[in-house]
Amino acid sequence: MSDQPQKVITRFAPSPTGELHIGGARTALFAWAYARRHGGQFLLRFEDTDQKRSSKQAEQNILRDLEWLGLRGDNHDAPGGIPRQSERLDLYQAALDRLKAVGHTYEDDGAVRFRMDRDIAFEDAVYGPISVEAKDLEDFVIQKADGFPTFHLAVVVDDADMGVTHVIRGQEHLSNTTKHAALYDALGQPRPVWCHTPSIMNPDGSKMSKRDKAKLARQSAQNGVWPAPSSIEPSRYQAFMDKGNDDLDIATAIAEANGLELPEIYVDDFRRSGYTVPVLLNYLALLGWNPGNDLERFGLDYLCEYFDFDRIGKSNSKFDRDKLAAFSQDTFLQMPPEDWISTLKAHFDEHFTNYVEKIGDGFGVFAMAYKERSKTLSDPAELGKFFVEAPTEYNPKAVKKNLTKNDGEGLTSLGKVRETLAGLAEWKAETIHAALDALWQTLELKNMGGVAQPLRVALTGNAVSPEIGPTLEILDRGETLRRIDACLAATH
RNA sequence: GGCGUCGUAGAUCAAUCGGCAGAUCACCGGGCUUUCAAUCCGGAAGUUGCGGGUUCGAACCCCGUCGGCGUCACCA
Repeated sequence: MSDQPQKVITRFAPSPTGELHIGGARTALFAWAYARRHGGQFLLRFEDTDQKRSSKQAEQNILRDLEWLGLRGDNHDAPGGIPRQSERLDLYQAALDRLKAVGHTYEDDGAVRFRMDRDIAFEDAVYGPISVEAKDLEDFVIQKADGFPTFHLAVVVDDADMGVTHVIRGQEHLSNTTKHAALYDALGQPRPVWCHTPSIMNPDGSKMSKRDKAKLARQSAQNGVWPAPSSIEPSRYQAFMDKGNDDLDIATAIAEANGLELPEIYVDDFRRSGYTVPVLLNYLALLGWNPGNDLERFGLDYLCEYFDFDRIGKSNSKFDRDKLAAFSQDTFLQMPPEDWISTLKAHFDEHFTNYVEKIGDGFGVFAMAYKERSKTLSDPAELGKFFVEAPTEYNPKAVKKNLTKNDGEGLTSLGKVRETLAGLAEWKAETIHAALDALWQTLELKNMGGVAQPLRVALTGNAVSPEIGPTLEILDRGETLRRIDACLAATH
C-alpha cells in the first residue's frame, strides 16, 4: 500500500426503468459533489440487468435530466459511451468463474447462489459500524436462470472494475451491503467506502413514489365521480380504478382532463412546474445534509467546497414543498429583472406558447408584474390567466363589494373609468396610471381603490391583479374596453 | 415476524467534549399599500417519542419500551 491518497471515484448507477426520481437526483448530487470536492471523478453507469423493465428511452430521459441539473458524468463522452451492464456480461462471467473456482457458489434451480457463511462487518460513512452474524445472513443469487447476473454481482464487479472508491446510494441498500462486502472479499478486491443516504419521504411519512400520482388521480376521480378520459380504453381505466395497475398514462390523462395537479416526483415534474436548477439543487443538498451552521442558501460552489459524509443525517427527510417554494420565490425576488424576464420567457416558450403569442411585446411587463408573486415559473400562467382569457363569470363577492354595493357606486365609477380610458391619447402604463389617479380624486373617492377595484373585477372576474397600469397596457385598449362593457352589461 | 436503522417546534435541520435547546420554512398579530403579493415590526410555537438508570449536570452515555423507515426476490 502506498501512502499516496487514492483518487476519489464516485458513481451514479440508475436502472433505466423510468424517469429520474428526485431522490435519485439527490444521490447523484452528493456523489457528484464529493468527487468535485476531492478533485476526483464522477462516473455514470446504467444497471439494466433487468431486461424486462429497462429501456433505452428511460436511459435518454435520465441523461437529459442529469444534464439539465448540470450533473454531468465524467465518462459521459467516453469512447464506448456510458457503460451498460447488459454489455459487460463477460466481466460478470469471469467473476462468476473465479467464485466458482474457490468454492463459494452452488447451483439452485438453474440459478447460481453465493454462500454466506461468515459474519460480516463493515463501516458505513453515515451509519457507522454495521455487523451482522452469519446466522442472520442468507445465501443469495448472483446469477439468474436467464444467465444474467443479479444486481449484487454486477454492482460489485462493475464498481471494482471502474475503480469506484466511494459508493454513495440510498439507505435501502444498507442491508444489501453485507452481500457486497462478502463479494468484494471473495473476489480479492479492496472494499470501497460505503455511504448510505437517508430516504426522502412524503409529508405523511410514506415513501415518495410514482404511485403517489396514481393514488391521487384515483382518489380524485372517485371523489369527484369524474368520467373516464376518452383517450383511455375503458377496460384499462377500470383496471386502474380497481387498483389493478398504477399506470402513469392513465393518471396523467385523468389529471389533464380534470385540471388536477399531480404531485411532483420526478426531476422532470419539477422542471415542468417551473423550478430552476439552482433552487432545486440547493433544496436537495439540504435534504439530509447541512453545512453545520445556520446557512441554508448556497450554490454548487459552496457545496463542492464543504460537502462531506460526516454531516449527512441518519433520519429520513420529508420533502417540504412549501420550503422549496419559498426558496424558489426568494431567488426570483433577488434576480435582476432582465434575468427574470429571460428565464420566464424560456419557460413560457416551452410550456405556455399561447401566452407568448397573446401577450407579444408586453411580455417584459407581464413578467415584471409577477416577479414578486411567483413561486415557480409556471405561477404567472395561473395568476395571469385573465390576460389570455376574458372572464366567463364574475365572483359574486367581488361584484358585491366593488360594483353593486351602495347603489352601484362601483358601477358608476367603472363607467367613468371607461370614458377616461377611451379618451387617452397614449396607451402606456404610466399614462394610464396617471389618468386613473386623477380620476378618483375628481370623483372624490376615498382612494385609488375606488376606480382600480371595479376595473379589476371587470378585467379578471375577481378583485386581484398586478398593478393596474401595466395590467391594462398588456391587455391593450380594445380588450380592456370590451371587458368593461361586458362587465357592465352582465352586472347591471 | 427476524435482522438493521432512526426518533429535537407542524416541516427541514443545528446544538460534533455531557454544560443557557437555536435557525429557516410554515403559522398568528400589526404597519405600509389601489387588490394580491413583496416588505417592515412583533408573536406563538419544545416534557428533545415514552419510562427508568448513571452524573453536580443528559437531546447527547446505559437499560427498557413505543413508533417510523429499510430489508428479508432468480427487482434494482
